[in-house]
Amino acid sequence: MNDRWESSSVLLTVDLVILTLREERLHLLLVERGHQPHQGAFALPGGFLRNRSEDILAAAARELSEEAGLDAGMLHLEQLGAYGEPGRDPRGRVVSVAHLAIAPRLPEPVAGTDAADAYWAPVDQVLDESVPLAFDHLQIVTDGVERARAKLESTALATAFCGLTFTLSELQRVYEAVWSTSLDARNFYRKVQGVSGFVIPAGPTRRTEGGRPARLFRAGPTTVLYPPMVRPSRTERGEDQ
Amino acid sequence: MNDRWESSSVLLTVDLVILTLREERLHLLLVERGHQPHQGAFALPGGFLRNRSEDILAAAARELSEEAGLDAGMLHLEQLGAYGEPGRDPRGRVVSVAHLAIAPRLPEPVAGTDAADAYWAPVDQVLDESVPLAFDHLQIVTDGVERARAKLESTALATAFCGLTFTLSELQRVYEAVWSTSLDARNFYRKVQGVSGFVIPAGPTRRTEGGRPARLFRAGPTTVLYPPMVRPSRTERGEDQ
DNA sequence: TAAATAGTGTCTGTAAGACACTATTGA
DNA sequence: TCAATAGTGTCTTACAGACACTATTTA
Repeated sequence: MNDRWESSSVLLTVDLVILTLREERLHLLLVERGHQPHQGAFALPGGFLRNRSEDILAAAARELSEEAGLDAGMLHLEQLGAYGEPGRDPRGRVVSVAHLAIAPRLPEPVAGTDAADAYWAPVDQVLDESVPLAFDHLQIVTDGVERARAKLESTALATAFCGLTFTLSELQRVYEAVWSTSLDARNFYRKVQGVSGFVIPAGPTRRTEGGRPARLFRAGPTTVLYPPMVRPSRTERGEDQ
Repeated sequence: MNDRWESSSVLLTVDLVILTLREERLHLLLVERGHQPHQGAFALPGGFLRNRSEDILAAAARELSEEAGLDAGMLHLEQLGAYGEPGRDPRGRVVSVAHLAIAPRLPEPVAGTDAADAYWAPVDQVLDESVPLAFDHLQIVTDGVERARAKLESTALATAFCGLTFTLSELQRVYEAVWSTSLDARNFYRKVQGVSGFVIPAGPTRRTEGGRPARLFRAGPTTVLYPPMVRPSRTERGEDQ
């Protein structure tokens, strides 16, 4: 019986897919690895559980703070899943619990602790493999981005990319960047307003930018959108296999 | 540095939420635990990783076969997520990767290996806690059922509950059981037919049952439904907080 | 004034839900 | 024949997408 105890023990890490918007494009925080294996390669921020009683989500929040200087608790953080293919890490049997974090525009590049360097990479360039990642992190990023895209449809997650107050065009640019589509501003406007509790006016205030000043809004109490904001691209009938 | 290696090592298990339909209601496979902890209590089938090189999904498939006598590979099996709260298992730091499995009607109760007994429990009675579960398995079941409900909307998963061929009323009863709602048969009929590639006629055959014989269908090539089959209950505007 | 962005209204097609009606079996 | 289940048609309402139009700012 004790064999089984020994044989089923694995090393546990947390990895983070931290998404934000920079210059209207979706970006992802990557670190340049300071140690072996994959030294010098880019990877997701993350690390081993600190001790045997550390909660997994808490460990993710800790790494978020250590490696990205971000205060969890203020931003969206959720589990993506476990990635534990036997060969994924040459150090042994390492199972990683990946998490998705969404942050509004950030102060700037953040120096990691045991990372050589950290920078914001455009998600496109990661997904098309022009920025190669260590381990199975490309798969994790793919899953994380898809999760974010899907959650934008049915939840108010998009407001997590914005500051405390925002204009509806800013919110629209969030949807456009994450989905990488373009939307009709007028239909978007009408639709967002039609979802009760999604956004609420934040004062009669306004803000200049070139044309007519836009009304400001802040996130409303609703977390589940009804009706949902559906992605386009579904236009063609979905077929496969 | 080696402290960290030691301190981040955990025991890994897989747990299974195995759903099927019995007497038009959604059922879940539970085992009566044969050992401590929680001896005698009901729990999800599952167990420790067999060895350090066993793949997690493969371990889930193995447990599916060992504890339920089901051949994975024939049925739907996907990861739900990792459950690893520090206090969840008195034996130490145990992290479980939960999986969802969907099976058509099964031969009958299945005797487990290291389980005292196994039986099909109505999901309602588990969710309302009239059948209490060991560990954090209620949470896992809740997540698994919600995942199944959501997947019925956007994928052809419902056909996995049916046999090779089925009538549209049978398919409707799947939706009604999993969603625990009732649907208008006529609208359901029209809608399913409108999703291209969801179901395809299986011969001009028919099958008796009391009234007019129904046409038989089998699962089509489509895995992603367009348009999706949306759940009712969303009728009221979704608010919270 | 023109250029630019914000915001409103209107039309059209598609799909959801309600429900009347016809069809085909067994008893 | 009646009861029961299968399958079709039709109406109303809601919403997505296209797009004309008005409003309010800076240059």
